Amino acid sequence: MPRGECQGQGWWHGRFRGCGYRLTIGREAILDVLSKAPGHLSAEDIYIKIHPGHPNVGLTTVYRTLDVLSSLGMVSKLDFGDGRARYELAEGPKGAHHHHHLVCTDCNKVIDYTDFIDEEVELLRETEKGLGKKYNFKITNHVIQFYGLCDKCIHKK
Amino acid sequence: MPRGECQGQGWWHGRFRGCGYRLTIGREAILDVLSKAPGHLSAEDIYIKIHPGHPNVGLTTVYRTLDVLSSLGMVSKLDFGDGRARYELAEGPKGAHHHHHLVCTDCNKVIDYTDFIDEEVELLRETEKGLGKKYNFKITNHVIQFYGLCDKCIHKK
DNA sequence: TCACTATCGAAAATGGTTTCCAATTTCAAA
DNA sequence: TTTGAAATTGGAAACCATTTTCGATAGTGA
Ligand SMILES: [Zn+2]
Ligand SMILES: [Zn+2]
Ligand SMILES: [Zn+2]
Ligand SMILES: [Zn+2]
Repeated sequence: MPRGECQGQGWWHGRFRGCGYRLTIGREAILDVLSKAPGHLSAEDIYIKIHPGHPNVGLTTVYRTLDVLSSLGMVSKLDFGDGRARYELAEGPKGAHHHHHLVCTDCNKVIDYTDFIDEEVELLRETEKGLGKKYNFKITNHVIQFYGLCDKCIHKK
Repeated sequence: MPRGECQGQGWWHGRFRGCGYRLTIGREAILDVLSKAPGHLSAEDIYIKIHPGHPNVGLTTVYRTLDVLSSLGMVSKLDFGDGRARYELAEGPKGAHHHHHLVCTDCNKVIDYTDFIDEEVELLRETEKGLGKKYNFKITNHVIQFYGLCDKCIHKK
């Protein structure tokens, strides 16, 4: 099967092999960290977490693997605007852990929230419906992030 | 008046002076470009646009000025995840240039859409209000992106 | 075994942004 | 005017996350 045309369902081993990729030690370690560590990890975060147990996995491999995982739709690459990308396991909009982000532009604190208010749910539903129809898109996912000042940072200065 | 404590209303000259900043030629040129050029400009875009008329305004000054403008709330710093920040005059979510993204995960086509129906704007406003209250956030910006398959890619395979 | 890839890590390169610094400009007070 | 502290400047250098390069290694199927 040619690369890049594998967007189907499945999990780790099968998902990799079926797409022509090999599930190597390093890649497995990276997936392991992503699945266990909470929150949003940078490439370097992952590298540092892996290093004690796998000192021969380089930062380059972390970047490359995250790229592959991202293209397979297994991880989401997030951008909180602080100049370094964060990664988290993707579970899709209907997955149990789907959440949106609230990011403080001052201290970079990130809040994951899952308890969407009615307006937000309706906003998503209506927008997806309208956009899908207008642009002939089959919408499968979304990223929603609000930026602003957190509790503490509002009262600074 | 000490710096950094001026978030009040006003426009260019008064706004600057009142905050202890000086409205210099370079700064005025930058504001001028921002107010005339459509869309989102990178620091370098601005530098290049200004250079013919103001060859003595350096890229560093552009960055510094954008920083000041940003801290005064006069421009929004946007992050589209391509590694370079974009800037636009702050006009709030209702501003003329604000848009969201519709991204095809198969061919990477990106549609900028700005045609929010009033209802969507309203729901977004309500959502921001609700989130702001719930998490004590002062929300100033947002990134909303929908992913899916475009017209052509739906019918492939 | 034998090619053919995929994958690897280290080092170097990249490129947007920030920092540093010495020179210049501004502007209110003297 | 004159003056001096503070603000501002441009260019160079530094910074730093990420990407590219490259030669070596390991898995794969025949
Ligand atoms: Zn969602
Ligand atoms: Zn904060
Ligand atoms: Zn998250
Ligand atoms: Zn918007």
